[in-house]
Amino acid sequence: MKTGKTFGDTIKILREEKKLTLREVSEFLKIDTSMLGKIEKNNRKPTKEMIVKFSKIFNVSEKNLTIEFISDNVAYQIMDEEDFANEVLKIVEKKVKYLKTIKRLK
Amino acid sequence: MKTGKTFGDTIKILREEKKLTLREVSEFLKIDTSMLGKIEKNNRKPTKEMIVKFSKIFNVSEKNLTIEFISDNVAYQIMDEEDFANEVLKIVEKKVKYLKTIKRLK
DNA sequence: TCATTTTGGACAAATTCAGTCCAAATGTAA
DNA sequence: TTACATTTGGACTGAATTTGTCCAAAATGA
Repeated sequence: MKTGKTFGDTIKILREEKKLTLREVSEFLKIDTSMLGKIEKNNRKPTKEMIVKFSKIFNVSEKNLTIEFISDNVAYQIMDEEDFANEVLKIVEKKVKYLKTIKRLK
Repeated sequence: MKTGKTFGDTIKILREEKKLTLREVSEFLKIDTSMLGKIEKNNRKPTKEMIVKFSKIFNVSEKNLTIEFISDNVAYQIMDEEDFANEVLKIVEKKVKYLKTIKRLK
C-alpha cells in the first residue's frame, strides 16, 4: 500500500482497484453510501471500526491505514493554522519523546 | 523562551517567573481565574486571542508560543491514538510537503 | 433512453468543548 | 490560630462542531 495524497484518495484508489462501487463498500461498512462518498472526499472522518472494515475489504494492513488516517488529520491541522509547519514538527518530535518517557515511568 | 514540557507548564513557568497570580493574569486576559488554571493544567485550550495576550503579558514571542501550542496538540493527538508516533510523523512530513505544493499551485 | 453510481445540500441527533460559578483545599503571613 | 488570598476541581450551561441520514440532482455508461 502506498501513501497516496490524502486518506480519502487512498480509500478511493483502493476501492477502484477492486472495482467496487460506493454502494457495495458502504453496505459492507454498514454506513450510508453518501457517507462513504464524503469520507473519500475528506469531509467526514471514519471511525476506528470503519478503518478496520476498510482494511478487511481492501485487504490492506489495518495499522498502515490507521497511520495514514492519523497523519492526514495531523497534516491538515498543522497546515491550516499557520506557516509554521516545519517548526511545529520539530517540536512535536521532542514532545513525543518527552511524553513517551513520562508514559514509560508510569 | 525554552520549550518546557507542555504548553500549560510553559505558561505556568512564565507566570511564576513574573511573580503574577492566576487572578492577575486572568484579569488581563479577561477570562475566569479557573479557566486560566485549567489552561495551565492542559485541560482547556486557549484561543488565539489568549495566546496573543499571553505573549504580551509575559513578553515572549507570539510565534513561538503559537508553535508551542500547536505542537502540544499534535503531540497529544499522536500519543493517545497508538504507538505509531514515529511512523505517523514521517508520513505527516510527506503530506505537509504535498499539501504545500498544492497550496502553492492555487 | 434507462438504470446505476456519484455528489452534495439540508437537516436532526449526538458529541465535544468553552467558559463560568462555586466551594473546598492549600498556602501565607501576622 | 486566625484571616485572607490563591489555587484547584467538580458540575453545569450553552455554544459549536461533527456525525450520519435522507433525498434529489448530476454524471456515467450500456
